[in-house]
Amino acid sequence: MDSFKNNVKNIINEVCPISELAFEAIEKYLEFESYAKGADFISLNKENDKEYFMLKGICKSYLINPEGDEITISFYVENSILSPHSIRTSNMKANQYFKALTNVELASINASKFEALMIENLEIRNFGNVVLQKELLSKVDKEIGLASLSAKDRLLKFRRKYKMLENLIPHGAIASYLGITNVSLSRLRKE
Amino acid sequence: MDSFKNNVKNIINEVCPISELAFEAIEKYLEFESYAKGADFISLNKENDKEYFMLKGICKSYLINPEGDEITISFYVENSILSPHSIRTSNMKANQYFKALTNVELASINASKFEALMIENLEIRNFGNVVLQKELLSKVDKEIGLASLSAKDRLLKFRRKYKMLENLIPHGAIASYLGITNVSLSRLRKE
DNA sequence: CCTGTCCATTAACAATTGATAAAAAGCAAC
DNA sequence: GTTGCTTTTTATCAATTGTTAATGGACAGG
Repeated sequence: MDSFKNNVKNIINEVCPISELAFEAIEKYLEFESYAKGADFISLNKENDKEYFMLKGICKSYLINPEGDEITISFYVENSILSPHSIRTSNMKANQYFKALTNVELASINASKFEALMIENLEIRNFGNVVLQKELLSKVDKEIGLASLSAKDRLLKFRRKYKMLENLIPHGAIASYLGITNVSLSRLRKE
Repeated sequence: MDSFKNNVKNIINEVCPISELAFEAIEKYLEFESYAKGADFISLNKENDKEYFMLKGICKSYLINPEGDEITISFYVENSILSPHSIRTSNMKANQYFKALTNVELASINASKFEALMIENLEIRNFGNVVLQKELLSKVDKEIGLASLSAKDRLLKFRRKYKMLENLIPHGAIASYLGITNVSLSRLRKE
């Protein structure tokens, strides 16, 4: 069996264990993809019909504000699941960008196919809903941080959530995630 | 027919039109609820198994930060749909509070029942997914604002999104939504 | 009417964060 | 290594936002 599929199984079971049978229903539709550092593998207003598992590397989701700056929404690291298709897609088009911050390896599955599997299989439906909830909770958690913590406390929180990430990716991406300038980030780091 | 059910039909069709037949499947499970100003009708870590339509009044979703302050996550106004059950519930328990900021009237439907309707009926499934996406887009939009706009611009954005709300609810709830103190909000308002 | 409470405003000062520019450090291509 | 390019740090000053405390208004209950 392709070893990346085994990787996907581990990722799924880490989030919400499913039976071997349920996994087999998913497995046969999995495909492998890889992108070079710097590539936007999902782009705003472009069609995209996949769910993704992060096998290797780091990526960010982001949007561009009126001033033209890339504002990081979230980071995704090795052995995790990308934001579900349903919430990053409106009218068949992506509502945000996803950029590879290092070389990345992904497993993908057609989103319509996965939706069908969710409908016909209770375990897969539960798994999908857990992913959705985790993504949402993470958003609410970040929102609360942005609304009620100082920049320094947000940085500390970022370090707890994404251990090791601070030295692997451009600080500009972290600064916009924290809602500060990269100069301010550098100042906070010195402490 | 109970007139509040007609209200619900209008709210649904405003978001994502469905057929008369699909609405009838929902209609028979609708119930009416009302709460007095100040009531928490959903509480953190308490069980809740309903989807809600806002018929009358204003409410906020919020969390309490370590300092004990209520941090507003979002506002919900008349003729809109509350954040879907699946994203405000983890392990059967609510992951945030919802408080009535005025007297409110709601229509509710059992969430498991609604999930079943989503599975068996394509129109209802589409409707449910549109609600989910709208909620998410609204969150991303707010996140971008918190991360990249000044407090003044966030206030302007709030005014555009929630016309008229500024004079109807306590400013403390608005300030924490904007991520500033109520003193700062008062200062910005003077301009 | 008076009282107490809650909420919004104002003021003065402190702390945080931003803007700009210059210097230093990394890093890839040659 | 050297050259360019980008990223990070540092410094200075300005602007924004927070903190604390005092003031005044709105309003319900007596």
